[in-house]
Amino acid sequence: MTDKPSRGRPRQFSPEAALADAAELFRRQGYAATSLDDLGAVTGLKRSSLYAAFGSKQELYLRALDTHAGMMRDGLERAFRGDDDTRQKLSRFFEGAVAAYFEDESGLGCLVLCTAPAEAFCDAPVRARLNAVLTMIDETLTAHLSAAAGDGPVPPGVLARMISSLLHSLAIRVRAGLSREDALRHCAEMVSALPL
Amino acid sequence: MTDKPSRGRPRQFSPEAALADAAELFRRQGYAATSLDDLGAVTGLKRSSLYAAFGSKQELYLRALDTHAGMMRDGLERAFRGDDDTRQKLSRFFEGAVAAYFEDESGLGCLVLCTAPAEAFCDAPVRARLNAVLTMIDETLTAHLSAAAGDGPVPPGVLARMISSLLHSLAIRVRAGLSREDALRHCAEMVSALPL
DNA sequence: GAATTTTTGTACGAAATGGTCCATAAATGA
DNA sequence: TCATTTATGGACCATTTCGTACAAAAATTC
Repeated sequence: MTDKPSRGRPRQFSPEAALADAAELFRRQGYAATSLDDLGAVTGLKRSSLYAAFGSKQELYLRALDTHAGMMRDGLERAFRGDDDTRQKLSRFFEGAVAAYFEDESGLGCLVLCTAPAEAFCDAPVRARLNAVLTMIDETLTAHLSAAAGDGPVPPGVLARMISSLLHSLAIRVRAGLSREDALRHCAEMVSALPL
Repeated sequence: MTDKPSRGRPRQFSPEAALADAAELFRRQGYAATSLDDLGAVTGLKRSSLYAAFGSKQELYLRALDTHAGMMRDGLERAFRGDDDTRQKLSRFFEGAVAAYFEDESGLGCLVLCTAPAEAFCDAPVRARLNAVLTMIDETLTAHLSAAAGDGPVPPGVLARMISSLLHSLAIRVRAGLSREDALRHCAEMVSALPL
């Protein structure tokens, strides 16, 4: 992946850092409302560098989505590591989500869940990414719930989709202005009400 | 509300129809990606008429959100009319949602839930509308669940937020490409798994 | 029928859009 | 040191953006 072009002037900026900055701006403004000038300003890069590193505004956004998908997967795995109660794992998971959604003191929500849907209908690659993230969450949750036994009344797959639905909703609720405290309380109530 | 200016040339188009057309386009493309030219093309109106009838692109979008909010409220009330089982009412409600999300043969999802979040962070009026819709759904559901007795283990308010979360998620899932059949099956499974 | 009031269509304008090109600068390997 | 290779910065371009201004048209009331 990481090319090693031993010849020529090396790149003077970190593509990862630039991608992170761009992703943050996309998360705030959405895809369509973010211009290349905005992206240049926030990354400190001229359009030419930005364009050379990533192919286009759309490709940059797609890479931001992919990066975020990886972070979400990591967060899921981290929450489910350990050998405690399933409800405890879920509490950790949602607390981590709240923390991620509240970077920067104000409720931002999720790049994927809050900005990709707007573009998804007319933009097939975005739709594919969105779908990939949704199924990734569903399947990861299903795997963990199946592993942790399950004498509950609800099949793991169904339960998994219910839990991920709570996550989707949380992202939107935070985006709508729900405070961090209310979000944490809401998550606690949801976790305790879940028919595990 | 409906002014009756008895003098002067009467308006030659239906603002309601134009608003509906505009809302449909906003639902497909999102707010930022939709231009005034697009709106003019889909409504058949010149920019001038459009601008005179509604104040600006933003105001038009806000009115579309408000109209949609009313439709959602109506759908909720319609599903809960009748004296059958709560689970039956919820089935009706979600079936109505699926029908609304699948106008035009392809999964469109919800104007409010799928396009407003993208703008909500940087656009306070949009955020306020989004928040109003979310609390309207929560509170309407809470009222109906409280009325229909409740010897279940979960308080009505908590249950209501869980159910509305399923709706939020459904909108996103449809937008991501979930088929109508899978959406209906998913909803049925969610309704039957709910800890009523 | 005439005056009035409002809509309508077109044209206009300044700004911003995504994307490209090219001369310059810079760092490498030989 | 020198040639090569690449990144960089800025200019550039055609298109599109949202919003406005204005003359012509149309329908109402008196």
